[in-house]
Formats: sequence, structure tokens, C-alpha cells
Amino acid sequence: MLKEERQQLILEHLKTAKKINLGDLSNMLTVSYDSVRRDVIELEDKGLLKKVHGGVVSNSYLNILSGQRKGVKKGGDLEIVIKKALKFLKNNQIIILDGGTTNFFLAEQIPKNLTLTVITNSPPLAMALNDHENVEVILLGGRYYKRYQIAMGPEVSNQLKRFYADLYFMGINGIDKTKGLSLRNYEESILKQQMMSSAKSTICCVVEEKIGVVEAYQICPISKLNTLVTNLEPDSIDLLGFEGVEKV
Amino acid sequence: MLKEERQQLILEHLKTAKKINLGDLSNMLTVSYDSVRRDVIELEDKGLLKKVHGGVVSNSYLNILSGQRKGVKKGGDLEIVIKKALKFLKNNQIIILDGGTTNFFLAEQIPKNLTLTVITNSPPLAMALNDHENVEVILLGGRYYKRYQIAMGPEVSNQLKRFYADLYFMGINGIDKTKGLSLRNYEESILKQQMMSSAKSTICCVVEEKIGVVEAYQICPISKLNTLVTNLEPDSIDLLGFEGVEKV
DNA sequence: CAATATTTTGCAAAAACTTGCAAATATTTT
DNA sequence: AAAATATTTGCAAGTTTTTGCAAAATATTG
Repeated sequence: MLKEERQQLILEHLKTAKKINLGDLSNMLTVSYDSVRRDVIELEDKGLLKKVHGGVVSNSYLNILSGQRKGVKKGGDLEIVIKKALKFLKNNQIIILDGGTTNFFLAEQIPKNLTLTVITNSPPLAMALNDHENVEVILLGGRYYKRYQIAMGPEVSNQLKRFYADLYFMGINGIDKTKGLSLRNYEESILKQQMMSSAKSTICCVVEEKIGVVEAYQICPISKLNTLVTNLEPDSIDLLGFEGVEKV
Repeated sequence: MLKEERQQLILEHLKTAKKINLGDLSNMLTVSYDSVRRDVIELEDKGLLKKVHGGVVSNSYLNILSGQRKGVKKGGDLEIVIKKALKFLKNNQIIILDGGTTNFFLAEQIPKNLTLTVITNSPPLAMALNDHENVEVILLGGRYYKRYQIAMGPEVSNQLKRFYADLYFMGINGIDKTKGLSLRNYEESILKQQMMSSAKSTICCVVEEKIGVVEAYQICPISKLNTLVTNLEPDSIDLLGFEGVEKV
């Protein structure tokens, strides 16, 4: 195993585990305790992790790089949704991904050989695409809202006005057959309306817990949405009444 | 097997595997270890891969491991620099932080009780400020350059034109008394010149290894810089000849 | 405090790299 | 086509880097 390979593996595990024993690393990588120790020293020198007594922990830079790496639960609702959503991606598309959690995971799961342009107002999402060589990223700038980890404001809107993407993947807090798609934050609801206007087609990906949920600020009625992707079957009883939208 | 054939096979294999042992290549291509090594050297010279001890990796494999970053060592040069730099921060200032490593660590070390506005084109830096409640963050949007993890492009410049911050902390690759401040990337050097124009005062923070280093693209001569912060004493012999700049 | 675990240091062996050279192969010239 | 020339390949010897180990020193735990 190449040293670089080992170090990559260390970082990959640390992105998920946040903290690892040197002994466990030694077993995992099938090299001596000492070799692992040397690797770890080197990685610490590079600012990629922090060495502690008997082990290593993630540092802030790696935390930022790893994003929300608790990840998508195997076989869970979200994984089903993301798998369905990935099917809409085609080579050479231009897509808008806003700052929702689902979109972050979708971005991560973009096949490495897929050529895309991603427009986003989410720094973590942009960074999730660091290793996607074939994905061009356009970052929308504005005032950074730490709570949501997205940029918003008039500058974002101005940039969007000049775009007309193929697809917009809209993140929401809730979707209801009569109250439509909604959110808890006013400015963000306005921004998403603008994102809809800046794309030919709007897709909303939600897990079933969000169905029937209504929050304070409506983004749009169901009929304005082109495609609804959920973990449910399209003919599920819970999706009855969602008219004027393609269900997947 | 022709050399060209072999080299093509190496690249194809690397595309899939990302990393290969030289020994495995030797077996696979049924040529001596030495011939493989020569092939690999040639391919590296062409920039098509990266040679590492005992093997090769694809160029993108080392994105995170490539030694551009340095950790902040306790008592090390960088820590001294950052401590000095922090002294320039005052309540209610508006500062520009570009995407250098030093600025990332500086951002992290901003006291939690300090009220600031930070303008930045660096998503990781914006995210490093997630827990700083008193720091407002303005993210400059544009095309996201994954290699440098910054946004650049005309949109960034347009946004900057409308700003006039108190301070600009400029990240560089090298500083030399006659050749000034320089960088390895052309677009970035232009952007930093624009950032200088968008701030009342420009501060450059560097560790001593960067002193005397000259890279391809000059940002500005020393005299245009307001303040130089290094880990050295201001009257150090290594700082002789740096005229027209405040040394800290 | 003693026992245990971890870290540091120094070292030898193994692996990888570098260099120079001769033989083999490929290309060019006649 | 044969001869001359250039390039490539494989090898051996010497050098450097990496790895694993053991002993000593230090830190942690009960």
C-alpha cells in the first residue's frame, strides 16, 4: 500500500469517525503502529488532523471538508429519494442545487463521470463537489447565513436573474396537497421562488415525514412544481390529491 | 509492447484505480520495474500523473494531500504570525479575507466577542466562521475553483467594486524586496489587486519561508503594501530592504 | 503510587531509487 | 537489404527512504 493511499484512508475514516485509535488504524491499514504514527504526524503537519494521545481526531478544516458526514442511512428513506433523484441527472446539464440537506447528499452522490454544471448558494455543497472533476461549480454569493449555511440577499437574486438552468432541485421543510410547498424562513422562501424562475423545471425531493407538513411561508402551490420525488411509490395513498405534478 | 502503448495502459488503469504500485504495473505490463519507472517519469513530466514513492497516483488523488497546507504548530512560525495579525482586528471593522491558508486560521482565531464583518471568496473560511455569532459574513460568489477552494471571476470583481473595507488580509505564495508580492495563479493575482483597491489598507501575513520567494505573477510591489506581518522581529536582517511598508 | 499504555529514539533490514553500462531493439541512412 | 545510428530495456551496484522492532522515556489510568 502506498503511503498516500494510507493517508487518504486515514482521512476518509476520520471524516466519518471523527476520532480513531492508532491501534485500530494499524490493524485497518495492516501496517505497524509506528508507520501509522509517522503518517499521522505528517498529516498533522499538513493541518489535516490533530494528533491526540493514542489516536487522532478530526480538526476544523477536516470537519468543514467532510460536511455532514453522518451520511445517508443504508436502505433508509433518504437513500431511496436520492437514488430516484440521481436518475434525472444527465451529461452536460446545468442544475441549481439550493442549500438543503437532501441536496447536499445528492451532490455527494453525483457520479464522478457525469459532466455537470452546478449552481449553488451553499458553500458546504460547493465543497462537497471538490473531488468531482467533471462538475463545474458556480457559487452564488451574498450574505452568508450561518444558521442555514447559505448565501442570500439581493446579490443572489441578481445573479439568478441571468440564469436559466435545466433543473432546479428545491429543498423544503414541508409539502401539503392544499398548502403547497413551504418553509420556515421568509427570505429563503422568496429566494426559492426566484430559483424556480431561473430553471426550466423544478424538482422537489422529500422523505415521507415532510408530506403533510405545512410551515409559515409558502413557496408555491403544488401545481407549480414539475416533479415530486419521494421515497414512496408514486401511487401511494399518501400522495393522493397531489395534482398537477409528476410523481416519481 | 511499445512504450506508447504501455503509457496509454498506465493512464487508463490509473483512471479507474486512481493509484497503482510500480510493482503491479511491472507485472501487468510484463516489463522490468525500471522500464515502468521510466515510463512513469515521462508521464509525470507531461503532467499526466503524479509519481509517489513506490507507485503512481492520479493528479486529482492528491488534492487534499498535496502539501499546500501547513498546520498551525504550537509555538510555530504560523502561530506567531496569526497572533500578530489578530492585533489589527477591532470591533465593527469590515475586513476582506481571501482564500489563503493563513487567513483560514486567522478566521478561526477571531475572538468570539469581536464584532466584525468578513468579506470572503472562500467557502471553507465562511464555514469556519459558523460559530462566530458576532461576525457577519459576506460571501463573494463566482466560479468555484476547487483546487484553491475560492470563487473567482468577473462577478467577484463586480461585487468588490462596490466595497471599500477597512482592511484586506492578502494571502500570497512569496514576497521579495525587489519582486514584490507574487503568486502562481494569474487570475488570482488579478483578483487580489482588485481586493487591494477595495480596502483602505492591505496587510500581508507570511511565515519566513515565503520571504525571498518569487512566483510567476506579481500582485504588487512592496511599496503598495501597507503592513507586513511575519514571525520575524521587524528589525530582522531578513527584512532589510523591505522599504515603504510597516513591518510588524 | 504502581501498573499499563503510549511515545520517543535508535537501529537494522527491506524496499525503492539512482546511476552507469551493456545488450537488445527500433529507426534511419546508404 | 544491410549497415550505421539512435533509442530502449534490463541489470548490477551504490544510495536513499521506508518500515518494523526493541529499549528507554514519558504519560495515563486505576
